[in-house]
Amino acid sequence: MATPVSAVHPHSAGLRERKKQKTRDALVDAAHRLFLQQGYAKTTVDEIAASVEVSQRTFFRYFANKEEVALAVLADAEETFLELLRGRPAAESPLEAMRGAVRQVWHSLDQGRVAERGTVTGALELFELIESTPTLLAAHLRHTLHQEVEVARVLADREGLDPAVDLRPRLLAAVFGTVVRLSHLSYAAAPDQHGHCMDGMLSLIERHFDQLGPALAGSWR
Amino acid sequence: MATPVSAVHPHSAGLRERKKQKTRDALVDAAHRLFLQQGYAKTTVDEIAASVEVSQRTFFRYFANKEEVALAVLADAEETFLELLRGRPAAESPLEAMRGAVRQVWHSLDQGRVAERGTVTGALELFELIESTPTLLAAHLRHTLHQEVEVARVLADREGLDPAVDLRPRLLAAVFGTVVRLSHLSYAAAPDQHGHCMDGMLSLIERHFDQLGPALAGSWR
DNA sequence: AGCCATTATGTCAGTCGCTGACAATCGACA
DNA sequence: TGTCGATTGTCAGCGACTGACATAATGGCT
Repeated sequence: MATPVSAVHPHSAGLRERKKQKTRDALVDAAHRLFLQQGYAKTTVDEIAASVEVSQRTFFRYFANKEEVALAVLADAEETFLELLRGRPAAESPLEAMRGAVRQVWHSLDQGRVAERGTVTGALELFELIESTPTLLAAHLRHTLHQEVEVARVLADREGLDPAVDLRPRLLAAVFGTVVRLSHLSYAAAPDQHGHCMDGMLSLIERHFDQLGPALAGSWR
Repeated sequence: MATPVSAVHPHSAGLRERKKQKTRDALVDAAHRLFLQQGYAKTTVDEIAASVEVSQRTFFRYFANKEEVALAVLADAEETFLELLRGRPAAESPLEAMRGAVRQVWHSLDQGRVAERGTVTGALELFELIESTPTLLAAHLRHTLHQEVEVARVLADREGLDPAVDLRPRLLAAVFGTVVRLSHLSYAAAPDQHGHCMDGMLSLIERHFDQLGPALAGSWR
């Protein structure tokens, strides 16, 4: 989870912690590799655990279920997004702040930050895996929903609103999530047409946002 | 699935079909009852099958998994919604058509139509069950997503657009789905304040729609 | 260095969701 | 009534996941 505060001691918070982080990372890597190689369903948890030389029971002490290990990188990215959003200047409008935070997430992903395992191409492979795996898609949508709730909370805080009363934060968070999701889909459908890099994705998101107004307009002709 | 064409023969399409429909309905009813009574997780498929005096194997011939039997009623309602949407006058704008179709769904639900097992109070109980059950919520969100794709297709047809090129149908369908979902949540959070009937739900949806413009506006102050 | 409390890991047994294969049974239709 | 195809039950088995208990590794303390 994006490395806590820690790093105050010379051996970066004890051997124990480092070791745990290492096996956790190894599990995520192995799982990712196996899933992409032979598919999600055909990969057993035993297989993942064995390839890291750990018992199945240990696997389930790190991850609540098979889906979680697949979506772990995304969870980190989402966490990062929330922190970046909280850090945006208060003068920005909610929408500006979110656009800005998205740009920042992709930039840090591009520089190999975000739990060091995340890369732009890696993220795209993962999206593809998720979209083609019903169980993963379902789990991912549930996480997305949770993320929307968190985003709405941040937005409400920024504007000094009560999210239980005012629906706008929740509504904007949901709309924003949808736009980003559709952008990912469009990109994945034809990566070649968008330059294979972060900028392609970002300009795609911008274009989708520009369609939001027209889409809600009365008539489309 | 909302009774096919059928009903051409005196004994409504053969004894065989009727019997199948009967056990299917019985399974859905039993499952629904058990889920609400003792929770989704604590109810085994064996239990459901046994209470209808059918083997577990037969259960899985009717439903692909445990989630499906819980969401079956919703699937029917969604199917109905699509049909109603297709039937809306072509003169209506996309948004008007969708609002109209939603009203119609709740009306037919209120009159005990929609696969005869759906009632308004029953639907609300189901929503509550879904929201409080992670696996069910995930499966439901996946179905919702699929429904959005279908809705977008219908909207594109109505306007003579190509959904692969023009993003507006998909975008509007998603936004609409979000609004309806948030309305259900608001309603479920405080059913007493909304009159316990279909009209309460409908006016709530209208109010949420009215917030959409302001939510997307630049500033919220 | 040696000991102890804590914590991570392994093993084992068991439940539950779900599937393929085969045999038995039931409804449709000549 | 007898045949054909569809529906069902039985059985065996896989894989995800969990609780309980034993074992080892680690970090702090003297």
